[in-house]
Amino acid sequence: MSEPASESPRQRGVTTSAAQRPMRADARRNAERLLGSAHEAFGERGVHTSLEDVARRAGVGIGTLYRHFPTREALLEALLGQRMLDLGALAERLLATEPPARALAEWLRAVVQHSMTYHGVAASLMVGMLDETSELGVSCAVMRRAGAEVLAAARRAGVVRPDAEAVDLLVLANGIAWAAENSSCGQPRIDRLVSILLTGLLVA
Amino acid sequence: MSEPASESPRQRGVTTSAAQRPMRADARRNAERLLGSAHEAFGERGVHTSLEDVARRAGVGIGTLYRHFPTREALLEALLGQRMLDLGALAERLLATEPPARALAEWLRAVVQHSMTYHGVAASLMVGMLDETSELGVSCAVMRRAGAEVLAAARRAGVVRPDAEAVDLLVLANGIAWAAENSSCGQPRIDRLVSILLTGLLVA
DNA sequence: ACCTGAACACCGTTCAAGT
DNA sequence: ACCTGAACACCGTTCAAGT
Repeated sequence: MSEPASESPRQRGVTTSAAQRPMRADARRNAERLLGSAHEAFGERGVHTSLEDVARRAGVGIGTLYRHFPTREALLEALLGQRMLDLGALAERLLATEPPARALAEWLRAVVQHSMTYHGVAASLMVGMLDETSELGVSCAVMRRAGAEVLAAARRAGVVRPDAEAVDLLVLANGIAWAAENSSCGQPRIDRLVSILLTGLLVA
Repeated sequence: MSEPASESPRQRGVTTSAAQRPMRADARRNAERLLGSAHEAFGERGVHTSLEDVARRAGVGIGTLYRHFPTREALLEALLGQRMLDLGALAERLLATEPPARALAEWLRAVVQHSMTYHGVAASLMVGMLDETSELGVSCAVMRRAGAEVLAAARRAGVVRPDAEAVDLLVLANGIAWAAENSSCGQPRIDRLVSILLTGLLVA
């Protein structure tokens, strides 16, 4: 029961890297329309919706979709990349303004919300967190690094159990988000699960 | 990276309920061979392996598989039902012999292991835990009841945070099992995740 | 250089014909 | 009563032909 993601995707845009020659205007427009359609379709029907559906919404042939995004994960990466950078920036901001325990709590909540962006996305993110060589693994590196910093600050302050690793945080946050995706798991339960997780991480 | 489940399935067997007339001998044999093949195939290739593969291993036509098990979940239910009853019995035994906090810890560990029986099964169990009307929901009722008893004992002893619900335990255990299914999540990490979960549940 | 969509492959599911 | 497997449907993916 995911809510359709209603806000604009805030995608990184389809840029022309300096190393290669500029993209043809129609090609760039197609790529951008595909990202918009994918955001819409994933929001309404989850990340496993038919790619044919995404291409149709964008008004392009299925081959064009494959040309720009050779896999479903590549499409996801383009959609989630900027959000993950945002989560990295959020970590910096929290560490600068909040006590470490509170920064950890707030950041974890944001990670759980992020993993609920589209129905079904938690599974892809889980793979990305655990396997650095996976397609989303590259973008997830930002999250792993941010998690490590948040955790390190908490450890320096002595407020977190010393054996916890950054990946543990991300794995548990994704597990909660994934549970929330599955049917009748309402916001109160999500909040309680995050609270249990935090209690388990923080030392009294 | 699931290990093929090597032990025998300990399935409930294909019984003839008293209400209906006896199953024809060949039909019963086919159902039993299908369960064996499914256990083998799910163990080797995960619960999303082709059902055609399962039928082929059993030496029957695909239609026979569908006749006995109209859905993949029905097949799973037949394979997991007895194990879930076992987990209910384990809860009783632990409550009779261990202090409540230890019973909770041991039972949760067993639940995590159970949700790792086949690669991909944690997702089906998660749905079953959260949605009582789902196909696995019926079998999962045993788990919900057992979890509630273990939790109630811990609450009476005042060793657990009072807002935790039985489904929370099961959801978090499934989340950990699901994380473990996904690539490089080794046993040390699983143990640590369960430990974090337990620390979060138990009050000092 | 890029786009298109027909063609192929694969798998889930049903059902008419057979025993 | 049960079994079989051909047939249909659906979707992912590729690639030859077109602009």
